[in-house]
Amino acid sequence: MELEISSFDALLRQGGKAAAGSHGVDDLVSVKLWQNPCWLSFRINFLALQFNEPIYRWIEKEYGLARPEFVVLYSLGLSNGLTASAISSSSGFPKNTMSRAIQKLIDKNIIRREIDAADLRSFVLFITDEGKRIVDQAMQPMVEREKVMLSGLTPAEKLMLSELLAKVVVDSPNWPPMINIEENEE
Amino acid sequence: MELEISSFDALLRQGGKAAAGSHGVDDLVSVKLWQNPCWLSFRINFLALQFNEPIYRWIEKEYGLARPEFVVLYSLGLSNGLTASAISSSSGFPKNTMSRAIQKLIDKNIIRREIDAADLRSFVLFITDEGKRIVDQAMQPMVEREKVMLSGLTPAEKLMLSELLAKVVVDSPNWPPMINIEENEE
DNA sequence: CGGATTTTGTTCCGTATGGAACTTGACGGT
DNA sequence: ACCGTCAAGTTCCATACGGAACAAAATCCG
Repeated sequence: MELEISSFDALLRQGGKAAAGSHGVDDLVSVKLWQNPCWLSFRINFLALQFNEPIYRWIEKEYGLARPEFVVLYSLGLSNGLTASAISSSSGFPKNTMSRAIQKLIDKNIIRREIDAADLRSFVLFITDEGKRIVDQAMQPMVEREKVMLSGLTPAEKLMLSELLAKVVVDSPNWPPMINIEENEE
Repeated sequence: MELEISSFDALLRQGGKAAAGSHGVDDLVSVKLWQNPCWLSFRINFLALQFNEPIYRWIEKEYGLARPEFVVLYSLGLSNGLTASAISSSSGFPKNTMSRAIQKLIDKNIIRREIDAADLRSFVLFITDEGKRIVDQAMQPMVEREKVMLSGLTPAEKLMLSELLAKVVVDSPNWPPMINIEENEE
């Protein structure tokens, strides 16, 4: 059943198994960790979930902001004066979703919108004081959550992980867009 | 404005910046990479998106399976004879979503359901030949996509990344569930 | 300059989603 | 053996989501 697999690929997905010992972790999670041809996507998605789920649940409860709304807010917190499409493309949310989120944030006086004199189609978005207050406050649990998630790593390992992930992200513009991996259909 | 930040935290989020040079990558992505207190979650989410979006779009188009459906199928491909709740908890999808996905897969003859004699509440799910065929086939683009995403890393770096991510996932049961980070409200 | 093309943001609309309530069966304690 | 609690799956329902079509403005180009 098991086809020929390059031994390095096998090694890759087993990475760190010996050291770990599947203690505590759910059965199926174990399988998806160690017997999974797509080790990268599972691990990435799993960790994203572990971060997002509690954080966005908390933000929703605490500030009444849904995820797309907070994404806008967070983006403006990092770089004020953005345009809707910039936020959309950097976050992966479609622009209509962003549009709605922005409307709601404006209604709530959390962000403000100004016409861009240079381009009458687009608006430039600014965070209000109230918005700034919220982001600053929400940042604490977020950073804390990351700290918890990384608590099993040594400082050197954290640094290494940070560098490796950054390297992959930076490389992303070079990836083919994967339109029709196999076009032998139709 | 910028509060005191431990220099190591700063170092962490800047990890690999020098080596990278923000070539090609979107402006806002750059900011979220290098000037972001939550470097982990951004990088993880970004990469998850880069994998999921094209892959699930392709799977939908090619097999008419929505993401939750494919998650069920994939899980059974890795470990046949699972229960709905096992899949639900390992994947993070709520159980009603899984329930619907399972129904559809049964209708399409992609999986099969048997009553668990030991526990009359739950069903045991099995993949059909048709289902097996689909997973095997869909695996190729998925693995290919991961390969592309990792193409910027050396073999040693890939191995290191695999190990580090695995280590974090394995540690996840030890994390506090984050119910009410600050309960000074109400 | 003027018409085709692209880009920005909004609106429309069908559908998937996930919270909550519910049903049924297992389990634990007295 | 019985009752309260818990776990597995399903159903209900309001809502958020995202694709597609759209209006308006910018850009491109002959």
